[in-house]
Amino acid sequence: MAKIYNFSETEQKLLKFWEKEKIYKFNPQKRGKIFSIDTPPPTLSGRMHLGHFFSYTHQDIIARYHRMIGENVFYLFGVDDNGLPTEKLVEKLNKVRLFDLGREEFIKLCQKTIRKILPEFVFDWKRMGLSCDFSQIYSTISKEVQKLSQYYFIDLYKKGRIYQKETPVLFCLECQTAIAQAEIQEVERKSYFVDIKFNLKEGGQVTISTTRPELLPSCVAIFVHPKDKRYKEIVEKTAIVPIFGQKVPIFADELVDPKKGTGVVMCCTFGDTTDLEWYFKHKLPLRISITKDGKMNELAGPFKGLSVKQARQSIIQELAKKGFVKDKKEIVHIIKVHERCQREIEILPTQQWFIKYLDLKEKFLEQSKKLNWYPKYMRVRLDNWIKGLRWDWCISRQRYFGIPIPVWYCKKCKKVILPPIKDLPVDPLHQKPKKICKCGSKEFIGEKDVLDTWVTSSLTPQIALLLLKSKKLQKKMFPMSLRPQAHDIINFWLFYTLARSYLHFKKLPWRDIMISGFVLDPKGEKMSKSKGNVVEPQAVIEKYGADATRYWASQARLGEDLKYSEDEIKQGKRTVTKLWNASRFSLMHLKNYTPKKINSEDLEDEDKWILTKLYRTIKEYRNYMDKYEYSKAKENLDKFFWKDFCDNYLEIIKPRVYNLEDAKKLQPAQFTLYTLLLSVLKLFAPFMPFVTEEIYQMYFRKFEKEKSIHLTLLLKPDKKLYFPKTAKNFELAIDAIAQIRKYKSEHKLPMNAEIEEITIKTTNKTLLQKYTPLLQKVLRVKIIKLH
RNA sequence: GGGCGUGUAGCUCAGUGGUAGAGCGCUGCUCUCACACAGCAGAGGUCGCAGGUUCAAUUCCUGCCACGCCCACCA
Repeated sequence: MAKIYNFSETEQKLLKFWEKEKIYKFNPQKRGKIFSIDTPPPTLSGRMHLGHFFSYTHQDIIARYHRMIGENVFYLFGVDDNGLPTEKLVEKLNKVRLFDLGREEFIKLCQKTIRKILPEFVFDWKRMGLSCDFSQIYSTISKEVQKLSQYYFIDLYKKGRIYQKETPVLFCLECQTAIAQAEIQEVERKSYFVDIKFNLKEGGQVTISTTRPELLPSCVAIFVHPKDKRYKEIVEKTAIVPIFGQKVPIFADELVDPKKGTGVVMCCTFGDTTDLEWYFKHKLPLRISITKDGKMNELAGPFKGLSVKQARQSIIQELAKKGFVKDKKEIVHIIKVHERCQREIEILPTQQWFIKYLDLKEKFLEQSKKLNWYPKYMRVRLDNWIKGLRWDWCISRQRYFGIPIPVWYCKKCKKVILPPIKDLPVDPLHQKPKKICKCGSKEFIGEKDVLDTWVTSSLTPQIALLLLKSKKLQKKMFPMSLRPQAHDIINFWLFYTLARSYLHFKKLPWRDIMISGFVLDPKGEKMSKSKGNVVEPQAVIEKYGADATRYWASQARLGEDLKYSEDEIKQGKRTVTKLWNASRFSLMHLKNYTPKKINSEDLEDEDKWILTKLYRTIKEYRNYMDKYEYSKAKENLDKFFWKDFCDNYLEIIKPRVYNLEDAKKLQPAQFTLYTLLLSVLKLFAPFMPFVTEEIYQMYFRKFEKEKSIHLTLLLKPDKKLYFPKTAKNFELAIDAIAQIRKYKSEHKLPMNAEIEEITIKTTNKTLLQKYTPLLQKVLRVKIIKLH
């Protein structure tokens, strides 16, 4: 056994070994309880980051643990290559613009690019030691998944849960698409803050402040703050919009900021999202004055045909000419733009598809309650989200790259036509329905919208189970055992999956949910490229090894954020080294040993003591792991390994294994050593899969029947190796050892220095008497007096 | 602004209704035949702040402050 453990070489070697031997391949025929994991498919954009490494380590520890308690672990890997991030990546890698290529070409390019970069992308996940079955990686844009996603769309359609509605959405005039909130960027722009006088129908005036005077034709109401004394009088009165003349009501609403401008604001359909909120809340009329081409429409009267920007200038001029402008100052303010084209976002009513689920809030809350939450308190976050839902789920996106909504419209009767299930997946833009419409028409218009990526992501349990092929097994394995994920997407991925599962099956998607925290930089701030505080896991792995990095990741309590700490990774590396060295020592003395059972009477008290400690460690370890408390399991194990096993037990048995005078005492020591080391390796295996496997292969493999430590079973706490009374007595000896060590330390003596005489304090002289010969031998003391 | 969480030794974190623990770092000693990437020992904390409950609070309750995440808002 080499003196120094070469983690880099070993880890690379074992990755190949695991792959070649198919150690983690799921075998549906295998007996035993199935433990299935709904693994998060990482987004295919850029490389694995430290946050990934962190939460995937947590899942993997759990997966490995369940494998080692004899369960049949179904742990797949997938990539989310559907949607905006992939679009962007493909544009960047190929130096093309989506709009120049057109939809069909672009989708082709996406698929080609994905195939090319996937192996490299997945490698990082393999490298960190994930025990996923990598033989089948699913992709959320694959044909199979498109089919599945469209199938469930049709299922909901048939259940009457899908409808179309014209509704205001965030819209980019440049890209001609509705966009999601996540696609918004906030930038500083110069603009004018204009105070405009409105006449009141009842007489008098009120002055509003706005940055968007061009929306005057869209003005539908005026708002003031309910507690603003200046305007108490005018609430409920009616204002007349300058130039355009429409009469609008004046309301009071909490959302108004009295300190901003004049404290009076006009509400237009739609200037911003507040307008949108008021539109719904106060059931205001719709007055759209901007067309989808970004021009003013007939509502703008003389300004019709002008661009938004031109109209702003002209209207300000006109207002000024007529004396309505009270004040105008240049300001720099933050506005929302579409991040890819930097164009200001408008809110326009467009035809969109929705999943109706607002009526199911109570049901969703019930489902949330039925889930086993780890940690428990995370449930509140989902519940608050569900309680706060105000709109149905808008599932249509005007994007190019995505799963098409499988729908045609009859050109003549406008009826919605669905494809038969067997024809899925379909792309309605490039395919036609096979039958003519009931009205007799042969002409159809294909839906050009695609599904929101969450529509597909919310089906990951079904996507994963799809790879099983067997319908029977798919049914048996749903709900799945566990969904592991981080807390930032409780409101999205977790919620949508739960909702879909209820909508389709009235079932929970999984039994347990485990929530990981976040990785922060050493100062406790979020890592981001712009801050320049990003730590790349690949570099850390190269420097310290995957085992050491996993060790760091596993010290975060469940759900809790963890600061990146290089020191903690070094601690992981130390543990790897310590395991290596403790094994070198142990194996040196196990050279001629063949494992066999032993009579407990032959065991020495120190053997019984350490075996009892092992028994307790395993028990606590399993208790914690069953509750997903991997960090506590590891902490306990660490303490046992360093303190009890290395610092005490290995030191105590040195006289027995080195001085072979008393051969009778050797074998029990070897038995204990074998049991201990193997157990410790197994217990560490979920955390540090590489070094434990390497040591297993070097020695234990020839005695144990499994070809990998990761296929072995964890020891169950063995009553036959549990001696609580002896263990308790032996603690007296451990305490005495500490006293002798302290004496040597205080007298500046080496630990192996021989001492003549020492007095030891103890609570039980009679019992300790029994151990004095042992203490004399281990710590080289001639006379021990007890006090 | 709302929700959730966190605030314990210089650092990273455990922990408990009865006045605190680990690892790193620091100091001293020891290169002892697995390991100096080690061992042994030592110093170091009014357990975020302010109230309250209690014989007793770091631990329970209330308020505040700081930080993180999510949500809302920014005419």
